[in-house]
Amino acid sequence: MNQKVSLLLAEDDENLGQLLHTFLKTKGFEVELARNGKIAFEKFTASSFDFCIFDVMMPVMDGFTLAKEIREIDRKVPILFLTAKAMKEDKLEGFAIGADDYLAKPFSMEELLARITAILRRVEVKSTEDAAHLKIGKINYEPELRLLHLEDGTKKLTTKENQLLQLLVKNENEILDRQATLRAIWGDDNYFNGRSMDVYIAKLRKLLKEDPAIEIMNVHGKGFKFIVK
Amino acid sequence: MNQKVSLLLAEDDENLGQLLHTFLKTKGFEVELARNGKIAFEKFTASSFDFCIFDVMMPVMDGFTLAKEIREIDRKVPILFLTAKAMKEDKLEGFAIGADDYLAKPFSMEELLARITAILRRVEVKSTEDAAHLKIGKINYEPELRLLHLEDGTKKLTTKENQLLQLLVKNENEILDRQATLRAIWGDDNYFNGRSMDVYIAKLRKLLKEDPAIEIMNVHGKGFKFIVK
DNA sequence: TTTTGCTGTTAAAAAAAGTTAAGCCAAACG
DNA sequence: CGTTTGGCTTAACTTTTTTTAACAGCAAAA
Repeated sequence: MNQKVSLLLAEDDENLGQLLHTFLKTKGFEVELARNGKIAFEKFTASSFDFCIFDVMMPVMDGFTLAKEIREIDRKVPILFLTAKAMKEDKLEGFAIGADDYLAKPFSMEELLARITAILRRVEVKSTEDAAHLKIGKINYEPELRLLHLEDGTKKLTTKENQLLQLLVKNENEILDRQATLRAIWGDDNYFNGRSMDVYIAKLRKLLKEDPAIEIMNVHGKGFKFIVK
Repeated sequence: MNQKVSLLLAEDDENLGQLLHTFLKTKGFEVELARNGKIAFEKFTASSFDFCIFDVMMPVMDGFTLAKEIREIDRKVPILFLTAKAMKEDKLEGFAIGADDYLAKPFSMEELLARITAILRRVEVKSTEDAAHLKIGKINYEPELRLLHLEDGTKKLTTKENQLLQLLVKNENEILDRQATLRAIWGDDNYFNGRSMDVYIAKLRKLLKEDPAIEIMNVHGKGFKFIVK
């Protein structure tokens, strides 16, 4: 994930509010806490959010009213309701307003997180496609198509060659940890896979040597470092 | 909505199964009822669905295993679990598999409907793709009728050719897992079926080579990836 | 310096996949 | 009924990709 998901949390209970705030922040969300619906609405209009969690019963402005107001200006933002009353009519009203989920208290933090994640998975499809065209030194490289455009024609990389080169390029000028790479590509960092990786490093060096500015440097006992001078 | 939403319901309890079946049909869904996970999986591979509702505890194959199998060949289809046990770990396992919702028995029909609707609102933006007419690159493809419209006439695909092409197309730009595909189409991932599948991959490549933008790429040891450049 | 453990490199072996053709079986046809 | 046909599997052979082996070189530790 390139950017933190921003989350608007409306909850009047100080204790629960703080608890949720802290929990969700440790889970990597950018959380804004509002003590009632009115404040929440103001915060929403001031800067919009990726996700909403609203308590239903709140002073000044309740969660349903808040959600209705927000739905008028944002038809899409996911809304999850929290509520003490598990009453059927309430739930249905929540969904009718356009809720994505409805969680009855008491609930576990993990379940809340799981439900947020499930909804975001659906929404977050719009995320950026990773660049199809890269340039390393003078050489053009299309990781998606596993193509390396060399002076003497285009070389179609094998699965492993491509995975390794992608990791190296992505970590340009940084040490690519040996064990971590093995686990990422080979699934296991045993001795033989390590030797296999060394063989692939040799292959890549041979392929890339047409541009002398490119170097795959070994960092003894640590890993490899991809450098373009 | 021009086309009914097709729904796969896996539930071993005859009473509840029938009840849900009837209810959902009156609500305008096209419902297929399976009495256990194995039957459900077969139905899913035979003709795919827009939405899945699985009971967790079922004989022969439970809902989680079923969902895992389906997730391997369809990363997107929404899955909602029904369960008698409201245990936390179970819920989390369900969400981890890629569930969209998790509803504990007993539940009200209206709540189920509300939750299905809430999820479909997110998904259905792109569900136009189950149109009988697809376009892959320049080539027109009608999976329902098993027709591939090529420059030199229309080719009627065989059952296996069609099943495989459908899976490839549905998972465009993603790796279609070899074992999972074999289980989905051949029912068993033994060596010989694997060789059979390779023969079909060759056939499809030959058929599709009139559009050079189309590629069925092999990912060594993993599966195949369908790409349209 | 010597030893030990990593890494570089090339070649051989093994495993996976590509391709073509032959074999088998069931449904359709005469 | 025997024959043909179409669809699928199995076989055989080839090529590609990956792993393992073998040996040489080099860096860090002893």
